[in-house]
Amino acid sequence: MDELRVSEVAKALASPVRVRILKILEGGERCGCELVPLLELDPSVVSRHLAILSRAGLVESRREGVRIMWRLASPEIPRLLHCIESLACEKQVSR
Amino acid sequence: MDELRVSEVAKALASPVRVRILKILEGGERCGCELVPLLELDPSVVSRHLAILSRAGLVESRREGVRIMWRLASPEIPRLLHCIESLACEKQVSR
DNA sequence: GGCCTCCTTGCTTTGTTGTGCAACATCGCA
DNA sequence: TGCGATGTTGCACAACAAAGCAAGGAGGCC
Repeated sequence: MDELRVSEVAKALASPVRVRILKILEGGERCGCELVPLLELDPSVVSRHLAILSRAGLVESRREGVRIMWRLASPEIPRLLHCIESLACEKQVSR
Repeated sequence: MDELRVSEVAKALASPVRVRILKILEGGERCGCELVPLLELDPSVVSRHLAILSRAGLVESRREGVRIMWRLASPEIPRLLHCIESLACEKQVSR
């Protein structure tokens, strides 16, 4: 019954942009306006990706004046990414 | 650069049906014709889901007569699923 | 060979996702 | 109060993904 919840977290990870955001946040808290130039995307797009990560429970935010600071929602996340990554490399597929 | 590979594995996990298939395969090898009634889906649909999991390197198959037997491609997969699952529950979101 | 079972592939339909632009809300500052 | 910086949301469009049906390939058995 919680295949659904698993798949929803996976959906949040199913975009290279969002994975990249998580990796950036591994390096510590960042505000949206720092992410925009790093990702080279429209602010609205970045905002939407962050909203998706947030709904999935992978990131959290706090306001600091005009800016909104984003951080990983759990210290487990780097481990999870690494876990997927090593699986992805181990099973590198020739398509 | 391997945000892409991570996101591709995540894409494979981004469907409840495919997560369910992986969980079934945790219990051991199964052939497609066993999965069809368990999943209550058209054989063609099951076949496609298996192909996606296979391309992502999450499952492997071998032919046994008419049947094709499917198994998890790595013993790490149950751990990965559990990892996502606990994160998903920990961060249960009220939407 | 003919036939059955199992599986895959092509096609179509339907729904979801990602993107950019424009408009708007929020906050801080002068 | 007005303005600039930062984020979010509505809309439109393109791209992609999931499903079922129909047709076809592959293996085993008579």
